[in-house]
Amino acid sequence: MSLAETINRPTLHQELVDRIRNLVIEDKLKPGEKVPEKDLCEAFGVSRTPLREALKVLASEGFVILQANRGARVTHVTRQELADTFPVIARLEQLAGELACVQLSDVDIAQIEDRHRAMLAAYSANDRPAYFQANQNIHQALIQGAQNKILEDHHKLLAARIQRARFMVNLSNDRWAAAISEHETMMTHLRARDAAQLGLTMKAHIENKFAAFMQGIDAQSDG
Amino acid sequence: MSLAETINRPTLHQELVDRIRNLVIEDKLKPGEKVPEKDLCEAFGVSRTPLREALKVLASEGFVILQANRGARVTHVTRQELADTFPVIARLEQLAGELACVQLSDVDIAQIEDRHRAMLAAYSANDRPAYFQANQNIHQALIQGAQNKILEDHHKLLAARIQRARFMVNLSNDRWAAAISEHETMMTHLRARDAAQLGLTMKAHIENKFAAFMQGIDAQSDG
DNA sequence: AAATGTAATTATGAATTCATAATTAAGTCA
DNA sequence: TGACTTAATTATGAATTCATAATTACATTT
Repeated sequence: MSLAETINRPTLHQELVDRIRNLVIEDKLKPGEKVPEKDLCEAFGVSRTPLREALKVLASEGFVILQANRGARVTHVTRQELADTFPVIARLEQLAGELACVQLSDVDIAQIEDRHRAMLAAYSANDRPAYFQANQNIHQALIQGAQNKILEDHHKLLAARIQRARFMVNLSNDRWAAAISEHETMMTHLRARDAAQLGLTMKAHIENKFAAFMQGIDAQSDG
Repeated sequence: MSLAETINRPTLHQELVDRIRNLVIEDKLKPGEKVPEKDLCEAFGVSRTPLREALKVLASEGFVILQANRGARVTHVTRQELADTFPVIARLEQLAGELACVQLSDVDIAQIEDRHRAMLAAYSANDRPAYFQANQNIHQALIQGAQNKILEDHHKLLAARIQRARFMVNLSNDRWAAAISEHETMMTHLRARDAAQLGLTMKAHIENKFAAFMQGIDAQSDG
């Protein structure tokens, strides 16, 4: 352990990137919506310079789209984008699972067991918010457990983009039960440190989530 | 064919992002080097505003690192970053191979055959620049053939970062021969439209490239 | 001469200003 | 009334300006 953490006082634009990205993820800024610089400047109490810097970064991350002389718009989460994103996330999680099996300490795995139990408790209590949180904790722990910064960064970005669609569909009871079952299998492989199997299970888990997701969207547009 | 290309007058910052990124990839801007805004402004004949916007984007892409009040430095391509990046690229190419097998038309495949033959010719002629170009063309065609924008974007970014290390090592004759052989296998699977096998071969191809790469680095630091 | 403290210089973060492209509003004519 | 012009307004891209942090140059002390 080093003597001190490096001092990290974020600049305005860094802060703005995070804050505006959160507004998009939390659906406070709606897809397709124009994002007038003036309004955001007033909302955040900053000038246009750092705000525009932030918008450039958010555009490169895919949360807004910039049109020359016509400002920024929040991007839509299209069906196609979801269809493209899920397979990529699935492969990233597969890799993460394989690496985590090798990299995680027994203590780390025990902590994930705790989170897994918390997730089961949320399921039993039919507490969806708690379930989503616990579920996210577990996936995040496995991703971080892979100890691969590139993998983590790219996964984080894609996960944030997917997360924007969470308002579109709600988890069916069947899919919820299946997800719980898949997580049980994941834990079994993690305990056994079976890298290949954990990877395959995580990949399938995301692919199944995707299938349910698309069904949900279809059902929504039908109804 | 449409009557005209859409007018694409990129904003200064977009142009700058591409230009400066290329400077970094082409090693014109060296790792660790400070990038004084003033110098770049003069070099490109623009003011600091669009230049700084570009630096923010390049920082989010990992080509420079920004320290508050201390400007931008070109990032180093560390051993660890390479070790993290290759496995991710390998999985992305695996996915691309699987998708391309399904998505590509017979005509597309015939074009890739052409590029493959060009690559073989370059190998026979011992023409390394031509080989690298042909090789890159093939991989790019397969990635684009997957018709997955997310996959393509993320692959492009990672490939650019890897490319920065190409100056560090040179291809051994053994590895070159092996790479040619792996490409032959890839073409066999592509012709047969065997998605799973093409994916696995492409994944292994990148992993082997990585292993040779690391050996090359080791040899370099030994010598 | 080396180390420390201080002033001058430079570079950066952010606000402001300016020029121009888009958009909106108003006006004109059929 | 409704389509088409044209003027006014607004928003954006980029340059400039300003305040301050960081660096450098210099002086002082031992």
